[in-house]
Amino acid sequence: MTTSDRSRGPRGRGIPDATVARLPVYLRALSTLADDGVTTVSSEELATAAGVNSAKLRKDLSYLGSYGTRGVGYDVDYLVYQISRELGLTQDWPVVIVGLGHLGHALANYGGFASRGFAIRALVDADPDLVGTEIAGTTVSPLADLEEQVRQHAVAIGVIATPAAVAQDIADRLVAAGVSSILNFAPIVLSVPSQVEVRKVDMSIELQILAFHEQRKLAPGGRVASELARDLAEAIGR
Amino acid sequence: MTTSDRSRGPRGRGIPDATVARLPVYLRALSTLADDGVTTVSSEELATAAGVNSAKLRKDLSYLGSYGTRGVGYDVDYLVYQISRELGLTQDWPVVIVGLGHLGHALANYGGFASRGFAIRALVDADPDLVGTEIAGTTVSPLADLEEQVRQHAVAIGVIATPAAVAQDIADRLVAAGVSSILNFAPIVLSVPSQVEVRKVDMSIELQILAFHEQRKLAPGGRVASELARDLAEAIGR
DNA sequence: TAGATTGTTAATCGATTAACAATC
DNA sequence: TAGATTGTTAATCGATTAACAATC
Repeated sequence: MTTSDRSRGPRGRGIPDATVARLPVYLRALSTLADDGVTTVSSEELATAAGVNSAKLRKDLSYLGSYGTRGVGYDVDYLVYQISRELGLTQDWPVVIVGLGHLGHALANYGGFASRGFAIRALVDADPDLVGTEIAGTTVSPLADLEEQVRQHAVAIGVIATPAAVAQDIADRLVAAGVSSILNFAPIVLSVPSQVEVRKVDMSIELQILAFHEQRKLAPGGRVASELARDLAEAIGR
Repeated sequence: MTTSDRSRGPRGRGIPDATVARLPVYLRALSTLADDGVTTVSSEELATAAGVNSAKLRKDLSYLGSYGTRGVGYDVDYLVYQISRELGLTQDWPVVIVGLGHLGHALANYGGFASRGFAIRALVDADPDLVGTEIAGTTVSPLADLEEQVRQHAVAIGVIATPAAVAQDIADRLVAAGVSSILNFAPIVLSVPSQVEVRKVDMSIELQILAFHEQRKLAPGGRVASELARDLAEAIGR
């Protein structure tokens, strides 16, 4: 992971990476509750909605401060605000999407971004047929204008939805233009300076992890034939 | 995480979740090396290509067995085979994709699936205009045929690329029809029986994690104004 | 043999969890 | 006050890492 450590601030405060990764999940569950008119929620209820256990939820929230009331629970709106503030979602983050194939299209049209403080300010693609067209209200710029678009809109977060072959080049250009966070959908390991944060979304990897567990389910005792064979080989001294 | 523990097999063997999640990354790096004609690789080289350190790589590989040669390194093809086998990629996994908006389209057309032993056998969508059309060589079936498609093709892995509002219903139907692994792109926490494995891909969550780190970079010493204010409030006794 | 590199050990670090005192 | 629920402690568990003996 390319994430910073937690030794920040006085008294060693700082939020663990595992906690940061769960805050958006809590935020979504809280938003749903708020939409349903719920004003107060217990750690038990919120944990269930978020798919974690309540001890973990309370520990996670304790890193942000003491925002609950003993015997009562948490005020939904107040907690939404505190988590949003901690995640930096009370300000707008200008985003550029590079690559507008089906995936880029899906990202550009995804409503979940705008509602969370992410503003898609620029779309960039290499295909002349796409340049000039409008996607979700934004005109597609040519690849040559990448740096200009980043600077003009003060883009901090770049999304790479290009083929793998050009992803590293795009990353280099994004970083050179001033982008310091990258969300990478291309199936390659990007090389970037250490101060640049990269997160990867890789559907193929997720499927392979599922296949591993799926395979385990097939054999009796959760063990596959190949594994039994290896044990046997070892038992007889290889 | 909805993953199984590692107490499998004799002598407590079993591969840690963190290792399983990295095996596909190693596999991809090895495939690239193989394509470049490289036949042998050291843990140091492979680790660099995969974006991890070599100690972690060697520890990870040691869970599979002793497939390297001291003083020499690892045979690329042999390691590709061993990792593929461990991940269950030496067999074909029939997949159904439910929901064929831009994202579903992107998934259906993604070449990275087929090349890794995943065979998209069925496409399902609720939109009558899409039903009957062909995407990446497969005809789209109506939602009503979901169960029939799953059974007919012996689908083990279901991909949900629908709007959040219907995702839980789709998950229920997939499970009832016999699917035991789900890759969920809808932004909700799915509720499924414990024997069903669910993995989630959530772009909005990834962006929010980036925003958190981005925000930290803005303030001097990595601390944002709101945090400084809280420290101050605590220092003076709240 | 000398040099190189694996596989494993052991120490450290970070995350999870149960339990319960604090307190509304 | 009595009941409920938080925030925190401490134990446990799992993951990472450096170091090096084993061995090609």
